[in-house]
Amino acid sequence: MTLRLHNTLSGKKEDFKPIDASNVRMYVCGPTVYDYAHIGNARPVVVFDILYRLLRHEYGPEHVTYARNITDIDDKIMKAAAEAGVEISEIAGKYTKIYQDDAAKLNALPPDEEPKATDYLDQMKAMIEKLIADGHAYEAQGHVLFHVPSMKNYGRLSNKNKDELIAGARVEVAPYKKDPRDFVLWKPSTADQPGWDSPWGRGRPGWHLECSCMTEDLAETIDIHGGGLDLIFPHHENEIAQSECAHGKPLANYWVHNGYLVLGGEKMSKSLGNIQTIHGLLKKFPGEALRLTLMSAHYRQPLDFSEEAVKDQKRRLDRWYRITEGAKEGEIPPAVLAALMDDLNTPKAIAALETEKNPGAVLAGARFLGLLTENSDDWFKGGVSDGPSGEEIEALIAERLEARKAKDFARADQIRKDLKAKGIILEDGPGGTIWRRTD
RNA sequence: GGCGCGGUGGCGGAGUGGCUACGCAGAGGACUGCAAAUCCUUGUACCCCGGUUCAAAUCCGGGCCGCGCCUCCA
Repeated sequence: MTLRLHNTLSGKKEDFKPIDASNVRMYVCGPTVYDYAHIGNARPVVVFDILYRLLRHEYGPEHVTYARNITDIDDKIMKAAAEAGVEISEIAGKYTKIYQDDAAKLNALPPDEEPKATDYLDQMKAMIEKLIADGHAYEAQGHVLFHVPSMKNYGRLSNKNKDELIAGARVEVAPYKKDPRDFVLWKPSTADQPGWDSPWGRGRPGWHLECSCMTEDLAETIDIHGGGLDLIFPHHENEIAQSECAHGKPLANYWVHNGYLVLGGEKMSKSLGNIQTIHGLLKKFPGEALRLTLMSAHYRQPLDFSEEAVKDQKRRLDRWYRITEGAKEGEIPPAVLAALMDDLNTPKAIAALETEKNPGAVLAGARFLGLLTENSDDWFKGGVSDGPSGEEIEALIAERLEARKAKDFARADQIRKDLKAKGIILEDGPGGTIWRRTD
């Protein structure tokens, strides 16, 4: 079976052919660490984790390298640091840790590499020098700018031509730009701003440059470059410009972009203010329920997010945990793999799991998707919020059992009702009464 | 204005020419002291108008509507 992936470059689904099957390389744009990430930011974490798992399955875990960067120098981080009166490294360190912890709770495997932009200043400066030497960049008023007209193919990822870009420009064009589309590779820092010495004065790198340099560690041409739809332009377009002009070869063969997470039809974004953080949601829902919710729509489609949707997926997981209780992990259902191999069709994979009758196969398929990783007792009795302890609950169950034996059903039902109000469900079965938490 | 997505049953959400997607919710039934859980049965659909075809949710043309990008963004 061949993996099929939708490639933004061609706009089509294509057969995936790695450059070197013994070393498949994928790079995904990670977070700028200046604040809590929102649940929309978690979508690529889960989507590319699925792709990573699939590649490891197909090519062998030791033959896949997955890098996801951390942007730890940026004006937003500088702003947050200035407001808090601390160094940018403190802000970046704090939110990097939170991001990694949250990703782990979503059962995303850690990437093989998590390069930080600030570790790449030498490579960035070297790339700028190369671009200047080759006539692709120029220095102006302490800035170094990439000269877009120096690249004949510019705009082919986002399908934008020169006139459209200029006509649509919604920001004021800096007077030192030779062309309105030119973008910053290096910008000057004032004395009180973080900066690094360079041939163009003390300053800091432009946003796009870091990814062009961090991908160099994988290869000049990598297999897959991923990220959110909103990175296609300008970020990925400009990464392509920098890398391809510096190396004279394609940056990536397959460009994979996930669609937006939306709330009531509108994109979730910090600028719209309609965000819910991953961190906050993890206090209300298990990570697996959030993960499954993020997998419930195809990755290129808009995903309509709501807490109700998460609750639905939580109930689905409850059901799966019941079905697979005590089951031995078997073979991954072929229909699950087939769905994923066809451009990561996770909703179809979930449906395949629903129709699978063999509990061991369900368990294997779900675990392949990063689900059902707990034992079912922990899942049902763990919960995410506070409530009565297990001992208290067991004591009440014992009391209720006595009441039931005495046919005092009013008392028995009252105990069950009280526990339900505290988020505990009691179920009477042939083997006695079992309990679980609803969250 | 340019470019790009999308409109599927009450809801979520797959499906790219003929075959029940799937799940939730609803209805009926089994089980149960009552519940819960589970099992069985079951109804409801392809935005509009043309066209191609033996056959269209699916392909083509034209509308309408929603969303996104056009230098902060996952």
